[in-house]
Amino acid sequence: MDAFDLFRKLGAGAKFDLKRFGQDAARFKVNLTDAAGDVLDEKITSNSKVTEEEEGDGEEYEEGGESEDSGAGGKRKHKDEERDVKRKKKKTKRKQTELEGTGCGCLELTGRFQLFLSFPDVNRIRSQHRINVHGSDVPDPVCTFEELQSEYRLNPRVIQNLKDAGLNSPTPVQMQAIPLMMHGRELLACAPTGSGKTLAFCLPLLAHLQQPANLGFRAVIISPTRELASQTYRELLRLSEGVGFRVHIIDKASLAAKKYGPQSSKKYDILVSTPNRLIFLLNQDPPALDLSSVEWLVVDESDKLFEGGKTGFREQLATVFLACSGSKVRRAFYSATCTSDVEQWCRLNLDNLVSVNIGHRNTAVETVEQELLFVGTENGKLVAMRDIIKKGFLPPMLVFVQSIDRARELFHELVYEGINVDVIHADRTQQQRDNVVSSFRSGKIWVLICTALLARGIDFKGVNLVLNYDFPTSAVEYIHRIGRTGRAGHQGKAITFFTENDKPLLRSIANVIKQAGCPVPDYMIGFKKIHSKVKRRLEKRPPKRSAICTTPRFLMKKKGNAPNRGQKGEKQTFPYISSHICSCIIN
DNA sequence: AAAAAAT
Repeated sequence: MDAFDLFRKLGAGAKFDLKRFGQDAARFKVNLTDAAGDVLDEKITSNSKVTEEEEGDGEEYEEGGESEDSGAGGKRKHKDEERDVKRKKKKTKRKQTELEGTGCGCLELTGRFQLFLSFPDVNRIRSQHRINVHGSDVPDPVCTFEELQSEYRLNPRVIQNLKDAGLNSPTPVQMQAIPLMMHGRELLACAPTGSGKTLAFCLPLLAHLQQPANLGFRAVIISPTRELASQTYRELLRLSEGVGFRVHIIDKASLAAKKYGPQSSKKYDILVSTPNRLIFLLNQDPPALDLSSVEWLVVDESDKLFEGGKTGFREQLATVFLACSGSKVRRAFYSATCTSDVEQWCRLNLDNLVSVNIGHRNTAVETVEQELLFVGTENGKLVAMRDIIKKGFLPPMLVFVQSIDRARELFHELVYEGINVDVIHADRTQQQRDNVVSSFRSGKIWVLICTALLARGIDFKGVNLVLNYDFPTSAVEYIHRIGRTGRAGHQGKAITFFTENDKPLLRSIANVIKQAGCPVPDYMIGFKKIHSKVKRRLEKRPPKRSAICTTPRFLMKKKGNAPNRGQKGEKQTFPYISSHICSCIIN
């Protein structure tokens, strides 16, 4: 069974099974042995803390996640003893599993690290920045961008471009992931929202490619949405300004078919795209895209792109992997959240994998002030939303809903409020989507209603408020949504509406909030843990919600005709907006 | 069966 077969098997929804995939597991063990052997020659970075700090796949968001840095410690004092004991037990158990299993073969070698002079320093730097690495022969983190020039021959013009953009020193994920990629190491990097992941893979790509060359695409970046692809593309353009790299994004696959054909594709260096467009081009006869010279394949938002199911991304990703047929191809996976699925796959299929984790996995950033707001019923949401608008808020604000229909409905309710509001979802045209994003970036839109389309990766500068109008369908989705604010160390705020229907997922999200240091009512944490089967069902079928509408039925006779906004009509149309205070709000 | 993803 080769790696691709395995990928297909996993893609079909099969769970990892040591017996079935014994061959691959055996191969993996060989890798491990090699890794352990190398320890003697080179410095190595894992230590016992790594195991203790790892929070597994974060499935339940149950654990307190005690931080070692004192700054965060103060916020996490609401520990009850019982839970503490429970967690310690869990940790011990996990530690044993790790040692017995294939998790890390180097824990017992800690003593040898002392032979290397630089080790204490490197270790201090890593713990200072909450960098946890797992793997063998891990290069030292870099502390300045200048080191990238001196040690990794990054074009000085790129560093100048960084400085011009106001970026003066690398973030933790950049400190560790960049040298790793420069050493050609395949990696799985997990770092919080807004912590500089894009730059963490773009810089090493530019340094690795060195010069523009007519060899065809040598680096490919895959994103789950066009908006994210286009943002990454623009970031790359800005970084490589004056260096001459040919960066490309596939904007229209039909046009691209001509542009990137076998003869002409040699003119490009880096490709950014969503996966299905690549598939479309690869499936042309003859193929309109050649990925055989790809040396780096970056999978951004990797857990999203690993989503299976009939129409999931996983199969598409597999096809792209297969198309990158060159012998030199290296792969890097980045995301703010990581599922055990992705990790298992990476452990089995990537060459001598290194995992980089910044802080605790699958946690929300502490720079977002998070609040849960009970609004009673569906109608309560609209009332509370209008209340927020009426009380005054600092735009820009992002409002997340669960479906395209609900995005449309909410837009129609708010479009007459006298605020600049717009809506974005996958059913709008690309032109509309592009216009909305650029208007929101430039401040012309104050309130943007959106679906999961904008939940991941998108970097709007200075979003002051994220409002979860509809409860997120999972803790992971919650983390990504609220990660649109509080980016790059800035302060942000997130409010999440919930009703009686949202009770099943309340506990896991309350735990995320508590772990990020925000207060949460005790009773929520006390809720019963939901069964993972129920949780999966909720992700696929969120609670049914009644339509977003406050217009009395008698005013809705004319279909498609918006309620009159006239002075007299306004009172009739929205008779209870301005004075009504949501009595249900308890928080 | 949310949303996303080719024309």
